Amino acid sequence: MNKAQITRQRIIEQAAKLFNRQGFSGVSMSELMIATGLKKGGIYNHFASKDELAIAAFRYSVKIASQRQMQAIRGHNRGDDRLKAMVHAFAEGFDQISEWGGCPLMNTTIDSDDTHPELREQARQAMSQWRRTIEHIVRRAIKRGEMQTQTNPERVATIIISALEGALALARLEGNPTPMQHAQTHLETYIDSLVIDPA
Amino acid sequence: MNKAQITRQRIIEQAAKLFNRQGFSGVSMSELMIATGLKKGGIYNHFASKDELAIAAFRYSVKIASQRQMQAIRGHNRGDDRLKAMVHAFAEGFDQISEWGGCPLMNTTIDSDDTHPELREQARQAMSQWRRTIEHIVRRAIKRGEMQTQTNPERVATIIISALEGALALARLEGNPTPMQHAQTHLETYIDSLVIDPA
DNA sequence: CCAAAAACCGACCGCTCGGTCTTTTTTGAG
DNA sequence: CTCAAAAAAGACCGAGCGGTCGGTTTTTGG
Repeated sequence: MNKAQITRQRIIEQAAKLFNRQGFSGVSMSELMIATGLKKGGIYNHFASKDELAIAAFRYSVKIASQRQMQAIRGHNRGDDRLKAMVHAFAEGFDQISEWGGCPLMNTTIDSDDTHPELREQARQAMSQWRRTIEHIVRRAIKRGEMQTQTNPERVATIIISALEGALALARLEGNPTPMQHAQTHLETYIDSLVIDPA
Repeated sequence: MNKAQITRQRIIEQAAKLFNRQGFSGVSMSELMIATGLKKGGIYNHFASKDELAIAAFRYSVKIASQRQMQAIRGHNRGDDRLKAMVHAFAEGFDQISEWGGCPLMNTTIDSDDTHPELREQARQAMSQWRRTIEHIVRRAIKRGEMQTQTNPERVATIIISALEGALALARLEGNPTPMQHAQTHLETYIDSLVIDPA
């Protein structure tokens, strides 16, 4: 990794935090200059525009979050265990996510909705990826006879993502992790209800 | 209602839409001028600052949403019916909410989180109000013997709000109401699970 | 070691921002 | 109809915006 790549990475990391916290239009180049310790020319040497930087920063955020999720799933074999591990990891990470300024996916979804088509498209793709991961776990579990055949993978993905993201927003607003815990417990019960009893 | 009040109301209504769609820092005074058909002096004659206008606009949005909810509940007596009616109204209103730019509560929660303490506090209060409405319905249902005594009102409120808000965000991002329908069905099942069987 | 290339600086650009203030127009009670 | 008060207009302000660019420093590979 040469100097340029290191610097570029530093810019992205700092920018990711700022954009996640304050939204695209809520971050100014001067704030980015302070956060990165670079002057304007230094930043624009690596990125053609504020938009380009914001997109790179979002992609980075998603990559980090995605890796977290994948690591949580690893080591679990049964579909229900994987889903629970995913839910657990999300709920467990509340403090870190909160410090980061919330879930980048949700924040960018809301922030870019009617203002920044390019960023919105990135959010759409990232959300779709998460959804597909869950759907894949469910479909595999059905094939393996772990879950009921009438289980709807898309619905399961929707329920899990919605509850987690909604609860995170609530928890952050109230400054209190309880909503996250409630969502976790609820989702665990829900996931259990999809499992075929060995009895 | 004299001229001033009518004008003030028009400003609030137009501003509410803009702020909801684009967030506080995403809306400029010039956009507000175009939307309201007034010049700067006209707007500042009614509001001391952009902040003050944003808060008035948010309050208005919440009032509208709240009235919608209350109207949906009216006419239902049993706690579970009231909760279902609330969920139904939210899911049913997807098109209108979407046209409006999403749920003001969620949007403001995310938008103001690390940037606008005053707006954030307004969101906190509005969310607390919604939560208390649900909790009250649940507590009343428990007292009346409609719901199981071990039902946790706060948890029920969290689950319902989280799922609805999360699903709305998903549905809007994907441009597709299906997530809302999934959430509705799921919540109806969940609410049913709280009810004491007459059997 | 050294020159070319890359990284970085910082003054500068046109423009828009939120906000102020004086002037003009509209309103509505007497 | 009068006229003072309220509402709206619009010129104006300093600050900060995102972005550019020529010059300087640092890094890099032969």
